[in-house]
Amino acid sequence: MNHVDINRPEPLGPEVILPPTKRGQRTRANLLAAAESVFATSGYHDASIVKITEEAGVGLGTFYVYFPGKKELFDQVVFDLNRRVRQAMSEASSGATTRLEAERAGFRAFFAFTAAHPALYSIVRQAEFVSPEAMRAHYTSIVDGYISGLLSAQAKGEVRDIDPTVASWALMGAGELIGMRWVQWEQQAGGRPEGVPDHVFEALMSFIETALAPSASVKEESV
Amino acid sequence: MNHVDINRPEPLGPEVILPPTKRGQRTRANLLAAAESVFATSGYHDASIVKITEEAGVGLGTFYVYFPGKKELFDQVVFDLNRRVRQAMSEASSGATTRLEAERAGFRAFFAFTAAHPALYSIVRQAEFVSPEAMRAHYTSIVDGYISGLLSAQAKGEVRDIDPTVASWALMGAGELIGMRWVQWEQQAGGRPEGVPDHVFEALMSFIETALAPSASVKEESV
Amino acid sequence: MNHVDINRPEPLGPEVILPPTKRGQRTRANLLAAAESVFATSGYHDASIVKITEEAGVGLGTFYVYFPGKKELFDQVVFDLNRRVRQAMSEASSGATTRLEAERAGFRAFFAFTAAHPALYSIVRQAEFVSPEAMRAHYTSIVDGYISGLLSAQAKGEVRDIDPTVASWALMGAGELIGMRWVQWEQQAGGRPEGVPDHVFEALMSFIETALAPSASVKEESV
Amino acid sequence: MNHVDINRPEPLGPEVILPPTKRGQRTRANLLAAAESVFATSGYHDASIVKITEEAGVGLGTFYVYFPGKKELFDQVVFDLNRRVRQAMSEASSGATTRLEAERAGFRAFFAFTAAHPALYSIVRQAEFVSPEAMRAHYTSIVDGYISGLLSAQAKGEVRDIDPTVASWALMGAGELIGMRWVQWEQQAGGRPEGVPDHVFEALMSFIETALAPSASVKEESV
DNA sequence: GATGAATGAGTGTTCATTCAT
DNA sequence: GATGAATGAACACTCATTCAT
Repeated sequence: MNHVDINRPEPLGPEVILPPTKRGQRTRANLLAAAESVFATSGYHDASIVKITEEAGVGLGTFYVYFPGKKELFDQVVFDLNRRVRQAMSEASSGATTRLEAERAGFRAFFAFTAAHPALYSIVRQAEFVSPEAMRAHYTSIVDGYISGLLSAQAKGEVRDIDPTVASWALMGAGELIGMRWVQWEQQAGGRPEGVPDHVFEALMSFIETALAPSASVKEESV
Repeated sequence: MNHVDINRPEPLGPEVILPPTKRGQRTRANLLAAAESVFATSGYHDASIVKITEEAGVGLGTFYVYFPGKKELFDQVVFDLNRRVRQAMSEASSGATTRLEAERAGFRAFFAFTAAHPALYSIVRQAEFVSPEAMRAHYTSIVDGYISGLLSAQAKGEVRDIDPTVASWALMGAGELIGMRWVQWEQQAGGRPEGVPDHVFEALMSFIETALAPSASVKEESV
Repeated sequence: MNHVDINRPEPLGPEVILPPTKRGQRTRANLLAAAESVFATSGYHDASIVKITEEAGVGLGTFYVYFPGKKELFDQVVFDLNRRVRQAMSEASSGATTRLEAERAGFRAFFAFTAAHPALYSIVRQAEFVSPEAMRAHYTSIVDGYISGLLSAQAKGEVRDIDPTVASWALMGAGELIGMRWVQWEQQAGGRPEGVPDHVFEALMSFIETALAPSASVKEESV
Repeated sequence: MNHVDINRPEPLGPEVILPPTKRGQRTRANLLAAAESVFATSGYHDASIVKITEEAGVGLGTFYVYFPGKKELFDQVVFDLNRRVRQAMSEASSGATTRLEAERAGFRAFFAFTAAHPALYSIVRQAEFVSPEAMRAHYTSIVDGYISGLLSAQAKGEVRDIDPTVASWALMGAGELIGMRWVQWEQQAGGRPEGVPDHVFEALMSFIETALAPSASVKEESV
């Protein structure tokens, strides 16, 4: 997760034509923010356009000035969340000086984002039937970041010889379920809006570090 | 995943009153099978009761003879899938003689089940908004199996000292996303109904094994 | 209401073929009693055949052995109630020695029946759209009793010269709404299962007696 | 019935938020008119929203723009009819110069309204199970008018000493059943849309007048 | 005589979307 | 640019009735 590389062609996102006027841009942004919130709390199917426009403080008809329909809005929300989570992770790890530090920073950022945007995974998981393309694009784009990170780390001998694609999906899965269990569920239970508890974070880091670290013998040999 | 322990109280499932007559039991089973299939292909919201009863070959009204409503049907389907996947994993790993063998057998069974029942995760992931209880019960019951497996393995010194709960959620997540990526997506792409490709399976096993294995020094010490 | 005359051709009721066996007759009676109760508490439309058969302690299918359908059952219930209320009123007033006594006894019996069978008017009033024939037959048969009573009382000079038909409908209406207000509503409010309170009864009797009594001058003239 | 007093707080009716636009108000009014007609001819349960919207000439969904549901529509219809019948009676009797004249005018207006709005009582009588509150509010509000009329008439010595509440319910009942018998039933038989025939009206008036008039002795005393 | 599994027509209600203003 | 009245397809669910046992 430290390995996210933002300097690559964006995964295809919805084509967006931004409204020409300032007022229009504000309206569009309000709608998107409202949508994220409503999708997150109600789910795609119970998120009616009326709810969203009410939350956004605009008229019902206004919605269709800015979005062709509900699904396109959904795709846009997923796409935006995806861009932002990748950016958060990338920024967090860019300041790191060691590989380990970068890894920790990336995961921390991921959990923090999950905490701040409960929408992320509740929305993405629903996407299976709403917009499979959006769902795949989301997972693929993040995993791609891991992969390229692992590849370059392997080139430097900092990560052992393991299929980087498989390892990346495994990392993604571990992060997702840990986030679901300790961020989402705890939040819904009424509580702490910060990321995962420290001992969980440390255990996960230990799990990952051990799984990826060059073996002692190899290390010794490479010395 | 090898550690699934079926000899524990079932997580609470929907109370089921089986129909008294053979005919009734057949009808109920048909409805459940149809529901699994329709939920898996259409998703909860697009799975109309009409679709399900048509697929089951019964009249619309018949559905309500056996289930109080759509949500209860969903819960039952999730519960059944959960029971079956845990049983499959448990059975597979019970024949193993070494810990490693058991682990491999458990994961193989999991991917095989995923391949045979694409319903499993497409259904469970939707459950977030349809039936959060069912979703949590599903994940929790499987993770509980892992945890108790890890605990007993740690007692024998076969697994290193790592928080078994965190490790279990990480394993669960890795398995789920690998299954999604290489079983579900590949299947939807038109293809192979078997589990994950061999090289993926081996890479994943290597990932897990390394993450859990007792460290060399500890091993030496324990000698 | 004292004037009910039971010795006249019954208003047409549903043709009834009683079941040949004792057991069958008991089942049929159970169904009728259950129907009266369920119709009274739930109303015609919410009174499902299932509810009725359950209350009667018989199987669903059994219902259709004894009745062609729900509407016919309803008609039978109305018809039975009608026969019984007329009988109760007739019996009560038959023991009276003066006209006034008979009138009081008849009304008392009517209110007592209403109290014991809340079904009567809640059912009859619904009949407007369920079975207009049954509704009309009910009102007409009771009013006919009044009319003939008034006619013979007029012949004896005990009741003044007023159109007996109009007067009968007016009496019927007064009795019905008083019963609704002081028997039904009070019962639903949680309370007293006896008939109307004494002061209400006396006020009503005074109202009726004054309306019907021969005028003083006429009386004097006739002396 | 002459005593209806419209200058009193309305019985609580459904809160109504009138549509802001002219078009909306027209649509709402169309729906109410259609509902009155369909409820009157089909009864509450057979009056489907589709029937009503078709009669109103609007789309099905439009109904739910103006009413939360079928029951609320029903309540509104009952409330409107109630308001209108009380107003009609009140207006009719307000022009009268003597008590008797007022009484006759009030009843005439009542029967005329019944003739013009067959909906009134067929609808109200069903309300027993559909909306007991609405039913009670209807009867109570009319009876309250009678009561206060009787009270002031008694104060002037124009009506004898009889419990005004009981007398009012008796009057209400007499009027209702006479209206049912001679307006509704005759209409359904195919006929005359005017109120009750003259001889019936006169007989009823005589009935009521005699029941309420101060006794001769009292009169003499008061001279 | 008695049963209850099976049925499908019919209902109230929701909501994404359109379009005239 | 912004609005909200109007729409109808679609859906979950009910229940009187049938009929094989």
